[in-house]
Amino acid sequence: MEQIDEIDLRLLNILHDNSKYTVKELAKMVNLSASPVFERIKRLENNGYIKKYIALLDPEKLNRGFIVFCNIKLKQHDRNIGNQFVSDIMKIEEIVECYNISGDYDFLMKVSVKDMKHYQDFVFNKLGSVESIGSTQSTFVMSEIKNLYG
Amino acid sequence: MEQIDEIDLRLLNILHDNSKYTVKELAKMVNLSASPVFERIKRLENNGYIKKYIALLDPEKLNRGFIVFCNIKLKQHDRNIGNQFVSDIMKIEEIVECYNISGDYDFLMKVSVKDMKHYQDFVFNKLGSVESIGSTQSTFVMSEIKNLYG
DNA sequence: TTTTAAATCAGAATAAAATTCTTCAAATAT
DNA sequence: ATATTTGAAGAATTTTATTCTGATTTAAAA
Repeated sequence: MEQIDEIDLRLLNILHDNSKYTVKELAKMVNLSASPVFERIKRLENNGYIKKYIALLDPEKLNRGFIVFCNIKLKQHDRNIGNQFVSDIMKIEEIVECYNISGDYDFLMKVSVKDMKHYQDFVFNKLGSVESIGSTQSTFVMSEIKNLYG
Repeated sequence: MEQIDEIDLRLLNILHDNSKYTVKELAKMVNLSASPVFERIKRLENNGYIKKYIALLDPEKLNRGFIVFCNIKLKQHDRNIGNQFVSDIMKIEEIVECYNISGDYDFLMKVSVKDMKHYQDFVFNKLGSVESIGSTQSTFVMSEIKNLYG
């Protein structure tokens, strides 16, 4: 198993928050020169510690500032229904996250829409056409307090 | 209000999924030369459509592969208690997201830990020392189906 | 329809960053 | 104590980002 030291961890934490630093800047932060920092990052990428680099967009600017957590119960609990559900929700762009969960419901989805009107449309027209869904329960986000990916 | 056209939107969607493309590569994808693509991206950054660039890490590799959604009720609903709660949870690293929500509970938190043992420790020692919390309810993630940020 | 002005683009030129390579020093094993 | 391995620094090179100039298109005005 590949090892990871204190400096690697510091680089990961820095890049997790801002991946636009140059290797020169990063080198200064961890008191090394550019080449070992470059090699460390490549190693962290190749060993899977860093999965990818992405741009974070502003949901408000893109008309997606209204967040709802939507709990889902399936009609039945067989494999076909489950697979069909997964296949269907993958195609719906308003659903930005989905988890198979313990408890009263089967799935928890994070839904990102423009406003309540858009959410209503989403529930009627998008979820409404997913046959496998038995029932839903919506929890509305009033404000975002903390988000390490936001 | 600044405008945004079809090409801008395509660039945003591409960068949201992978911010490591060179402007040359992006230019090819949207059928333009490098300079206008470069200028478009700078404009999107300056106008706030792109908030920041980050590296996505592998939770499993970093001992954070066990995800729990934790619902919270406050003891009382006054401003001081609320502010104290927010201030406390900001410092707890296992809490990666937190939302003020509608419904039976006041807050919904996404918690990222190594395993059930770690979660138990988190509930006892971390949440246990947050005075403002009245009650909690945990929903465990069995598998992640979809995550545009993962 | 013609003219003017404002945007937007392509392509070259430049600056900055990433990446590679060589050498050296420290740590570890023999 | 010596050989071997590992990791680092700094220079050299390659690639990319960034700037600049001139041409073309678009939209508005005449």
